[in-house]
Amino acid sequence: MAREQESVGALAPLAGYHLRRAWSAFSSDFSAAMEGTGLRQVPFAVLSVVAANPGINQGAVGRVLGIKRANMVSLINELVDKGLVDRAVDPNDRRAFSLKPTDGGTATLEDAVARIAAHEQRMLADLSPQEQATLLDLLGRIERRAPEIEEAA
Amino acid sequence: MAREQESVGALAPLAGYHLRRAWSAFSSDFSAAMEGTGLRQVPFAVLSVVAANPGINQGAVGRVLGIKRANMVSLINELVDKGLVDRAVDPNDRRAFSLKPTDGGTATLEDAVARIAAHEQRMLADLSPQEQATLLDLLGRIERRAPEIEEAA
DNA sequence: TATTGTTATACTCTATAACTATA
DNA sequence: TATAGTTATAGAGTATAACAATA
Repeated sequence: MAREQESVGALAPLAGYHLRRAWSAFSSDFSAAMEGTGLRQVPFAVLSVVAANPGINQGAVGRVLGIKRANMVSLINELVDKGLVDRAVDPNDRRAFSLKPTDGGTATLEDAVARIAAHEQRMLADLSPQEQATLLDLLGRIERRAPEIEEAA
Repeated sequence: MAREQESVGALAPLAGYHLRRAWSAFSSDFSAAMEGTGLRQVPFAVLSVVAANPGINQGAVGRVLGIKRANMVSLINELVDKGLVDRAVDPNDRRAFSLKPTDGGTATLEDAVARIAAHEQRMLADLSPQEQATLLDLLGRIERRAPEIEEAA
């Protein structure tokens, strides 16, 4: 007897539901792609932002990525402990740390970017380049509706 | 002095990154939309699947939604305790529970669906109906690349 | 032997509140 | 008074392993 196909009911037409499922699929394959590097999703994102903005401080990284200050602490500690990020007191503002990638961090980022390029190709294999561009455009227009991060007054 | 705009670096062209940010924006607004109902994202999804497939059991709900058996237990307990789902031993298979929505569960689901419709309209306000359909199509084609759930042998 | 549901447990991610040191 | 970073902590969400009852 053939397996009956269950319906997802009210979820079927919801963009939010499909966004979640698509993201979840990406997420699993991302982890597989990064296996052995010791870099997870969020630390990779932090390293990307630090590399693109040398001298940036923790709070700014958090605001760019939607991560709270309190949660940045252990993320940066982790990257510093792994020798991927250099943390130094900012001479212009001694409360803040100035962050920049180490040489090892730059190399690790390059390796990660190559792995992730392959991962993205896998996940988007059914979409034409035109459709991939459309997807980025549509997602970008949704993202802009996100609330700003950080403790509101 | 104008605030310098930080770059996200290597993240900028990644569909996975934008998927995550878009989902995150949806997620926050979903929580706000459901405020006061006591229904969160995953329990709502479970209730939707139970309502669409009366008599379904826990394991099947989990497989449809990508939730592990072990994690279904407290989800179903929660919905039963709230009086939204009815759980009875399946007479055809006494290992399994047959799940169906209570009258209260059906009413709660209807209320939730209305709130979520408004939430989706908010989040997709910048997209034409045509673009919304395109988004669902593209996400659906990504979702299909997700691995099947449950303890692989 | 396989499957349904269960318990116990652990790890990641995210959230809040209160603190310090500098500005 | 506001901001950068910190600590402690709590709640979701998700993962594994081992077990009982039933198929």
